[in-house]
Amino acid sequence: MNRRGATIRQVAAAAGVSVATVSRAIENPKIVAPETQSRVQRAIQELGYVPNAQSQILRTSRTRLVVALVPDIANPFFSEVIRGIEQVANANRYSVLLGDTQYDSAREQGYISMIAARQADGVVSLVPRIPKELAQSQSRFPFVNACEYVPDANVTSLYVDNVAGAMKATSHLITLGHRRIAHIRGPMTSQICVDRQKGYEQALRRARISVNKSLISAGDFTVESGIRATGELLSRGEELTAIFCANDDMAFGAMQALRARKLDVPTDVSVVGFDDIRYSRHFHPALTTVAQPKFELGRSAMAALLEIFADANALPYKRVFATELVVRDSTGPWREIIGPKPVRKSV
Amino acid sequence: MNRRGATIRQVAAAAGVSVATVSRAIENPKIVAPETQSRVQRAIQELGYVPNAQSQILRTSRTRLVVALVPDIANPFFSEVIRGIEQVANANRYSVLLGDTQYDSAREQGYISMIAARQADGVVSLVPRIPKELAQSQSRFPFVNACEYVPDANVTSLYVDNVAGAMKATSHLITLGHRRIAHIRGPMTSQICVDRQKGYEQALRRARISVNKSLISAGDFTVESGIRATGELLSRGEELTAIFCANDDMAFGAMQALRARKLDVPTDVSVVGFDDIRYSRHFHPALTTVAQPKFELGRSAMAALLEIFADANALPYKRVFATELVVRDSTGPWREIIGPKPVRKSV
DNA sequence: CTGAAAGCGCTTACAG
DNA sequence: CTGAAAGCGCTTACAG
Repeated sequence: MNRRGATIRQVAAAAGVSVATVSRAIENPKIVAPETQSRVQRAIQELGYVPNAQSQILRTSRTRLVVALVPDIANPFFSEVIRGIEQVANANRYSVLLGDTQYDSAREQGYISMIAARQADGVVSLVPRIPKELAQSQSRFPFVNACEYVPDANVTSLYVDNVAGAMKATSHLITLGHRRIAHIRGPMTSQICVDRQKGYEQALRRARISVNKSLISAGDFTVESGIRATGELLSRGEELTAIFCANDDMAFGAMQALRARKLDVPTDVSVVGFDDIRYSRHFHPALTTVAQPKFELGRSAMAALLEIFADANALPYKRVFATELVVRDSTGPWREIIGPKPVRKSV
Repeated sequence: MNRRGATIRQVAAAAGVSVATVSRAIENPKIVAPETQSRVQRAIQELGYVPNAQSQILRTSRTRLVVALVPDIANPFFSEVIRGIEQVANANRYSVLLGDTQYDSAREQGYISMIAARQADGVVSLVPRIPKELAQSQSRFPFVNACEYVPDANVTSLYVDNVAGAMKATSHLITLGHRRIAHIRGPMTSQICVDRQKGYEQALRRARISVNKSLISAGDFTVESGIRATGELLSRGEELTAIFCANDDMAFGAMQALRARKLDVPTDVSVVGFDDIRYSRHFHPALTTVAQPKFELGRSAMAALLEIFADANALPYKRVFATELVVRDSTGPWREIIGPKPVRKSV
């Protein structure tokens, strides 16, 4: 039964009052007589009473629990966003339940169903997909999308201007004199990757450099995929002097693959990432990348969810944050090559 | 009230049976007549009924929620352990609530109190401290310590043989010919750091190299602290040709600090880490480190918690896993120096 | 300021 | 195989 802890009934008996009075003494101390209050407090102390949250929830139907849906908990990018979420959640007496979906929709669904079972009040999703439940208006629940977004979905979403961020990265390379700039993109199921590629192409066109599809290769956000994509790029025989990667992990992979082929970064090839995770500044060479306001994104997302809790009819909105290009050591000027071109068919 | 979803009562009415029958049809289908079963199922479908988890919990007093106490969610080492925890939790229909304590005991206490409020069934703690509640036998709750442990605590703990791991790392350096081996240790509030330092000293003594306290510097597990500690070490004017760091992040910091002083790794100084987080193989140079079975540690810890759920009187035990030295590119043979010693007072 | 009572939505002996 | 009823531990109108 109730192995640990006393119940409100026992406290009431010990204090010689009704359970109603105990409940009031805890929730709304001002409305009980001071003398009663102290009797109740003493009983609480003696019995080590802690209210059973489940019972409170059942009565009030608020779990004070929020689920954070994260595609990959092992990516430090998300850790920082989560920290932001936790900070404002805790400040508002909410706890966050972390769901690592590993980009798998079944695991995603498992966590979403906790909402249906009323085990959590709402969700902050960092995943590029909207749960189907949100489509049916009768089963709507408090939901906020952060970092990722779905273009036509009518849900509050907070993310960065990915097109502009990618343009900054690419323009930086162009300014350095690069013309043959490759792109390692992320999965196209993620709108932000579509946007980043768009920004890349836009910057190229603006500089009157034609977009060459052979200079674009696909990854899936992992370091390993960055290694593979770079290998592909090089084996296609296209010359390239710079690579813009859709995230930092893939940029690490690109640098590793380049190094394995005795190509120096940035002397032979410049590399730019996206996200600015905490290892980027420590890598060698330190990575030039497009920084997202990770912590702030998390904070704002949780704040948005809180707003929805406060007003279920609040209108969904999109909030777009700016990025910042952080120039470090992985990018350098394009240099006139004496002798062989930096990268050729048979590297 | 109950904005979303139907209640068991509505399902019962729709199916023309009692709520008891609906409950049975869901929990234990075999004991209801097939025809009744299908009527109930149809009603459930039509109403989109999902049982209210809170009510079930209140009745059964099992939340099917477990809290994982993590000191620093942004450290990829923990991400992998968490993955292991989540995997076996989910396989057993448990969800995990992630508590990022940031090495802060107040935040730790906040999550522990969820247990007292019966909002979770137990905790897997990755933190080097035992909650005070566990001392008082009356308020004991299911608790497992993983990765870290407290020597005299009578709680089930799963961790790696840190002394042996540190000895492997240090002996590896000794075998390469190094004699002046420094150590960057972690916080002494963590027993595993005490153990790692012990292993370092033991390996030294075994090789008849005396332990020199000036070759030991303190960090706090962060990359930044690794940079600082290395700076200190170098400014002390002690010669050194290798550094064993108590974790990978500090090793990254050490490499960065060395590089900033134009010291090559491993030509001038060899560096070894501990943990083998997923970035270690991708760093340049790839880090030699002591690998922990992170995923397995998480899996086993959750399994241990499940055992405690099954039998509250199960006896606590300690389970120690082996480590594996992974030799990569950050360590190399000590070389006879022509001219100046590798590191001198005034570098 | 306080108490008796209803009820949140389930599960589960107890009868039949 | 099924139903009526108690009860998990709270909160909160409703009276007084």
